[in-house]
Amino acid sequence: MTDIAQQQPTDSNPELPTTYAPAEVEGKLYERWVERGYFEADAKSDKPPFTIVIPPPNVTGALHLGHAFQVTLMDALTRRKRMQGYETLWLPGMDHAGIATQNKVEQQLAEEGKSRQDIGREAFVEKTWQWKEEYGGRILGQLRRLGAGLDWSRERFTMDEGLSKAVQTIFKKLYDDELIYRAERIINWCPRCMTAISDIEVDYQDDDGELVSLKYGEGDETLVVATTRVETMLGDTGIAVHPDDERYAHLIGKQIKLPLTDRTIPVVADHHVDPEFGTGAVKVTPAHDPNDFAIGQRHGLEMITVMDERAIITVPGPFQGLDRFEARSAIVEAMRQQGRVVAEKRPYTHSVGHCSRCKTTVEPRLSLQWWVKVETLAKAAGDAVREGDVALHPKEMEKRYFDWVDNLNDWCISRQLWWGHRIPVWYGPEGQVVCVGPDEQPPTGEGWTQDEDVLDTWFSSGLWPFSTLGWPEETPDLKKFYSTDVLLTGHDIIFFWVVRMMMFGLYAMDGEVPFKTVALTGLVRDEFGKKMSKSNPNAVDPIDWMDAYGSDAVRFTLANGANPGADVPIGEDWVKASGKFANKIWNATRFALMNGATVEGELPPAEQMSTTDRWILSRLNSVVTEADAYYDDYQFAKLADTLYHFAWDEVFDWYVELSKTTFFAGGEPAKVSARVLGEVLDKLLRLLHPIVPFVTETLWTSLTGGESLVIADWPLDSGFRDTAAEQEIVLVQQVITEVRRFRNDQGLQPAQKVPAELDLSGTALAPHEGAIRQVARLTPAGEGFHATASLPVAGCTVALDLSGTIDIEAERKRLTKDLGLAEKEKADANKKLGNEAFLAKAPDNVVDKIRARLTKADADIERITAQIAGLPQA
RNA sequence: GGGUGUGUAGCUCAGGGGUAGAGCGUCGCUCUUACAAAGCGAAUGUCGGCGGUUCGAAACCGUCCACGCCCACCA
Repeated sequence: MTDIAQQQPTDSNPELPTTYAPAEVEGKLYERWVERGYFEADAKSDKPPFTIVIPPPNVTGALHLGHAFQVTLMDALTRRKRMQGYETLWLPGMDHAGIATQNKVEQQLAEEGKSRQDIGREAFVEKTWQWKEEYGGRILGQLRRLGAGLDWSRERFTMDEGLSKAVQTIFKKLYDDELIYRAERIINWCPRCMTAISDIEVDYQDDDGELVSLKYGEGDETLVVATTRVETMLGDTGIAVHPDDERYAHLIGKQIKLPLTDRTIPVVADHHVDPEFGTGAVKVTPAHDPNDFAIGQRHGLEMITVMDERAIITVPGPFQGLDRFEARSAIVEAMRQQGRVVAEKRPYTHSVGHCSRCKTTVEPRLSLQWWVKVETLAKAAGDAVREGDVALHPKEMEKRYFDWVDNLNDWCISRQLWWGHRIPVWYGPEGQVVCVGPDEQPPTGEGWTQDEDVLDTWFSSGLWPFSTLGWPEETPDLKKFYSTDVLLTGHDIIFFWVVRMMMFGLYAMDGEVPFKTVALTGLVRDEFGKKMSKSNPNAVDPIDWMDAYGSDAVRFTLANGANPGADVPIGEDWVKASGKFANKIWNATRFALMNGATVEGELPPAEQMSTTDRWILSRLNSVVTEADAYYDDYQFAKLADTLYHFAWDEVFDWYVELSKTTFFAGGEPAKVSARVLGEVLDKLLRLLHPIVPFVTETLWTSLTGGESLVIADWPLDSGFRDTAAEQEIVLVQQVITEVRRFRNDQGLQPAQKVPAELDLSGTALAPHEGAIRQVARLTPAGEGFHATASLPVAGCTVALDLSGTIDIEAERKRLTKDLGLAEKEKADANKKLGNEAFLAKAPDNVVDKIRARLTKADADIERITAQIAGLPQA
């Protein structure tokens, strides 16, 4: 009784508090686990490895319920594997989250009225490290609070020394293999973040815009183009029409005057143009639109950049210095004065790209950037899944994965930011370009400078499964724990992260996959199915709920909602309910301990056990096997549901209630049952521990005196089954339920004891008479017993003496209703059995079932008729 | 536009060709030898609509409706 004994004693029990107080035990337990080194993996161990690397949370802020959700599931997986005897490594760490973190720090600076340029690169990076320390620390605290069994001795950060070396190593390798190159292309540019961003960092949303029709050209050679982005016309270098469009056939190849400028631009024919849309003529701005860029390349058009990095017009003239949106209206006005606006602006909803980090409208821009050539890498990433080296759960996600890897564009990896891994490339005074490996000295001398840019944050995240284990060094960790076993993450970052890890992992580790299984989770939603996000008012700090109801309650609720790949709804009431479950386990174990439940000694032979004992053991073993299958299949919702119902319904409600007479009578049978109850609780707590580690640890150490559940063995199905006992207990439950129902119908108080005569002859229930009487609150029929009601159920008859308290009319009404149902059932069964087509086609077991229904309906009709006849006249 | 998923009790969701399920909520009774932060009992449904297959459909097929997500395009 190590733990419970330290709790506050109460009046009702000198040793155990009557309610579970999670706050008092959780923190202490976690520190003890860490101090004892339970979570530290040993690379020299002979045990088979089981590895998960945590998806590194961004150091941008605090963890939310989505993190808590994934952490819970990963913790459950690793705790179980540890109990199963694996050398388990769950590796913690955090992501520097380049652009996201930089934005946070810039916001902080902005509040002081400063910009990053004001303080300079070095000071800014220093400040960002301070941010990382503060928020990173907060995240670590939250992980501990959740009970996450992480190996803190191996904590990593994407910008620590080792990982930076890994980044440099793979950059160099890719560069040497000509899989990294520098090229000028249209990229997505965020004018607020002042950096390039990759395609998937752009969020498209429908914005209200205005479509304006403008007349280009002079004299006979005019045509009308429609555009939502008037400001880009200063950079137009062509007009495209469909090759088969007869309206414009005469203009193809001609030069057209571009208004507001002194330039003329050619009309080109391109299949990209949809003749049905707008006027069928498109202005082409190759330097400011990806499609136009493609058209421009096909036709050798000039590329004229008209805006700077802040999206300010740079073309000399009246519009110079205007912001892109100011320029839009100014140019429309100028065009109107020239009579070139042929159709006024009309509202037009179209999807517009926004920076996923700051929501600013993205400005496509011609720019010199570094790229990863993905073709071969993506092919390998696709093949690994196709060939079954990596399994996606749920499997339906594979399609989405293939769609992506099979149609991947080259990846823009340079970012014009300060927070991140600086690109290891040096430029010489003669235009030399040198990629510097991790063990090489950068070139020195006059005129050599390093590339100013940093790498996309996902570049280092993509190395996470092996960089964290020491790569590029041949470390014992890498040998022992790579490939990792499971990657558990949200389906929303398949493209950002999973694909990149696949590409880099296969490339760097000679085709060895980074993980064998990808378990994809959904998003956390509130109790009304609304998405939970930091910006929504429904966002909840998981710590609040943990404080109120315990970490176990939050964890159980999250696991209970975890259907593979599906979103998880969660509400406070549900967490509260899970807290009640923890309290229930607490009290049931408390009761068990008060009645001598133990795990000492061998389990008595089955012959010495009561039917009830054999029944619960039989059920226990079935549940062990069932739970194992659910764990293996990432079916946490079903797992939690199964354990919840087995524990609450079968063990706590039925087994404990049915066994009370045995326990209170004492003697040898009580000892046997106490041992059985100890066995059941022991295994049940082990099964539950991965999901609710704290309450189970506390109770288990009290029950068994063992050191810790964390390092205890995983329970096995002993193979013991007793179907006869299971069937018998079902009958007992039926009898008790019927008596309870009847009592309730009669308005009897639950505590009211009723004299009754039980006729259990003809059934195997005789040994359960005491238990039935105990649970159904029936006293022996004494002197002057007079049966006023008779309940036939499960082949038995229970006669009760209610001495005038019976509500005859209510009972008659109920019986009549039951009779109607039975007759309907009989008619239905008869109809089926009289149907030759049915008999010919239905399988035997189905026919047998229906015959059984008919027999039962007949018996019910007879029984109920007799019951009605037996009712006293009102 | 192309994919894809969902629709079952008041809410959140399981299930699944052979008598409709759980948790929470609701209602009733109760501090009964572990638990009132509790217990016991009860009620609750055109299984989204329509058509088809079948002896039998909530389940399978088709179609429609509603909602969601992913991808692409949007001059």
